[in-house]
Amino acid sequence: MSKPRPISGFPEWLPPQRMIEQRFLDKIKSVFEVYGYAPLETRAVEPLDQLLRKGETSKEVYVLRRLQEDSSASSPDDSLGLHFDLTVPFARYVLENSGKLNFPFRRYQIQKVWRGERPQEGRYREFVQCDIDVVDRDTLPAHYEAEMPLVIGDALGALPIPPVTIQVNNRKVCEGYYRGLGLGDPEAALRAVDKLDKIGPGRVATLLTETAGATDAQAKAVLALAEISSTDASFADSVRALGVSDPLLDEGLAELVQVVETAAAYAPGLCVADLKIARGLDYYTGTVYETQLAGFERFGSICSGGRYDNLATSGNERFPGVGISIGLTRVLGLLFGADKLAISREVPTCVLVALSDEEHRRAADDIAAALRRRGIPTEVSPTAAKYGKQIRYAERRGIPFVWFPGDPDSIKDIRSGDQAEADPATWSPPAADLHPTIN
RNA sequence: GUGGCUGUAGCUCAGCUGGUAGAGCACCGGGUUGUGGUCCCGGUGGCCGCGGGUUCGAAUCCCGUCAGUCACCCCA
Repeated sequence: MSKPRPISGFPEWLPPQRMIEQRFLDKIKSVFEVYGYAPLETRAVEPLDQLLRKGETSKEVYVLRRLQEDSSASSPDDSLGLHFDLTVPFARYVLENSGKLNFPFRRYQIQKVWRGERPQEGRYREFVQCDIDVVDRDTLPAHYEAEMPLVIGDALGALPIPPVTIQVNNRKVCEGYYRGLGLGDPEAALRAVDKLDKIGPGRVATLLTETAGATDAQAKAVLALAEISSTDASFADSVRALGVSDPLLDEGLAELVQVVETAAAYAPGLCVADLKIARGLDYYTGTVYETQLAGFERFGSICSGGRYDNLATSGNERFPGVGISIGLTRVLGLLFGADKLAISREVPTCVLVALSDEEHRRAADDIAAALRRRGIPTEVSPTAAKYGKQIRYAERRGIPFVWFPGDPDSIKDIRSGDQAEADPATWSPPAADLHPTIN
């Protein structure tokens, strides 16, 4: 049997990294809850036709089947696929449970998702998304679109990561503008504009004429819009100065102004209106969000979302929503890769109780139990090796304290070498040492 | 899914035009007979990603495959 090997795109962290991930998850969850989002988890699979209902994502969906399946029995329609995001399953869940939910419904959902795409740094086939959404019945007030960045700003701002910038745009602005321009294929135009940073205005203009059926003048006008960006409401004036008019454009501008002004009021510097942001997913109908992590811009957005008006609809029931999702695995993968995240020890243990000989293991266990009762993470030395080796056992793992049973007991801080008498019923470590700390 | 680059010890890397492997760090042991980290001495450890092929002989050449990475696609 040869040595097991990793599976491409399915990352597995070491314990220190997992501890960091768990801290992040705890923090994100608490911020989501402080905004009143309710926890939710949906199953990992959805019927394939549900997953493929929107967009051409078919080839990236992992299909589930039993090893001993009668291939003739199941049609493609009722086979199951692993969800590739949390928005589509959530829309399904809302429709299924609409009678039991109170609207507007605010929920957060932190789960793994799967996409069968070619992995590379910061891009995985299995990764964790931390998602918030608000849906309402029939109509969804636009102020929720302004709330999303605030939640994310608080959540990401509370983590020990580089600063982030949330870029916002509104599909109505682009579509209204394109319509006012008389452009043939708005979808294709959006896709072309989305590449502006990567391939530059010249090649975007070419793409626009080739794929979106734009004239040279239209391409120029589309680029003029895409190049507008501001951290305050002034982008709206810049757009109006382009002289294109359309009711949808005005509606979009008003909504985008509200998002940017709200952000500027509560989280200065967090948001920037950036009219080239398009987002690939075609179910977005209003505000769209992307997020850049300072220093890691080339790896793409770490947190994206938008407003969708038609995702959760069934018959004449309609649940428009807005949501945004943190790509936690990407954030971690990038920061781990750049050595920007470290934790003070590789185990939770704060105290190692040394063992003089196996006859005294019971006494050492008693000490450990007393410390644990007071919430101090403690383990007893695995063997009664020489004390030097026991200290080294702690040192290798970053455990800060070694407890020496005796008469009296003593506790040694192996970083400073300080050693003092201690009583397991009363001794406590400095608060900063009780649990591993990040960075 | 398409294409490019890379793959030698736990880590970072040597190994000329093919002659069955080396360094530093890490790890283990001893010096230091039960309180580590320095220093000295010694040692373990690699089917050279994996599988085929060419060859008397392959880490080295060829093909495939897996993994990492980059570009495209798309996206967290």
